[in-house]
Amino acid sequence: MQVKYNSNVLEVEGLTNFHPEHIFECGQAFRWNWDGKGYVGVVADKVVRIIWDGATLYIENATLKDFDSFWYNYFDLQTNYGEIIDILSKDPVMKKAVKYGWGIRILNQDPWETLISFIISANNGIKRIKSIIERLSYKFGQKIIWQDQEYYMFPSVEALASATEEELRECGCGYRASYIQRTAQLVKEGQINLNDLRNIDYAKAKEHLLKCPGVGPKVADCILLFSLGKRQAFPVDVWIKRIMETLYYDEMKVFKDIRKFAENKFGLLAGYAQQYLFYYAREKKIGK
DNA sequence: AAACAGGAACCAC
DNA sequence: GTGGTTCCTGTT
Repeated sequence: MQVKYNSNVLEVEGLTNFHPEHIFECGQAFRWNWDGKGYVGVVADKVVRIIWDGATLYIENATLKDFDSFWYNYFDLQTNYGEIIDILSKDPVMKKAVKYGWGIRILNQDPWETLISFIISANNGIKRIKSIIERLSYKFGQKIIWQDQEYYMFPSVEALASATEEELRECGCGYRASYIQRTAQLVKEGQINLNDLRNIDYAKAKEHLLKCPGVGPKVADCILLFSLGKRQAFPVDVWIKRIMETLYYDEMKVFKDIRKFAENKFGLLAGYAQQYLFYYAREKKIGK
């Protein structure tokens, strides 16, 4: 891998198993949008555009320092996906899913943003999740100007903790408004320390997350997988349930059984397997 | 325009 | 601990 810098654009060459469309469209992140040239996203306090021409990754509006301190980890570039794919592909079903979703990477996102985003995701589709997050950011986040356009950062803990339920409902959160408000309050008061969760094991970290209103087993697994580096997490939603029933067993009655099955079959790689399966299920509209 | 989609909370048992 | 019902809003 080779990294160059040219007038506020990073150029990264020599990446393998990297495909932005599959990375951004597999349900793990909600603030990346295709604008005709590339994927534009608000990440932390920056707006960047990601362009991929098949050989070089361009990150517009980033420096070499940003790459080392942030983007390298964000795109999970330290992880050898070739090795993971080889192991998963021993399973014939996974072999198909991996082939289909090649280039997926599990992003290492901000735990706070991920926590709130996946509380919103409960009982919701991706399109609506995205629009709610945009409205929240517009209303409670800081404005950023980039290339003469306005963008809004994801709201801070303080901003959402002091928001009223009514204001949150106005953003389309529905009954999740009180969950968001109360969870923000817990984080603000330090009753849950998100950054500490990185350093404790999967099961313990999950226990902590489950104390947040609006966080159940599936949402907790998403937060663990997408922002806390717990790659054994296997979030089970209806899509995963459908595809597992279609591809593996006809009768997996309850979500818990599916999680168990994945734990046994994929072990510490369960989270990677989940992403390939999710993408495969959505694109193939399995069970619909 | 009624039905549907989508996880967690909550209340029985 | 399991099973059934309810919560909200955009889409069909």
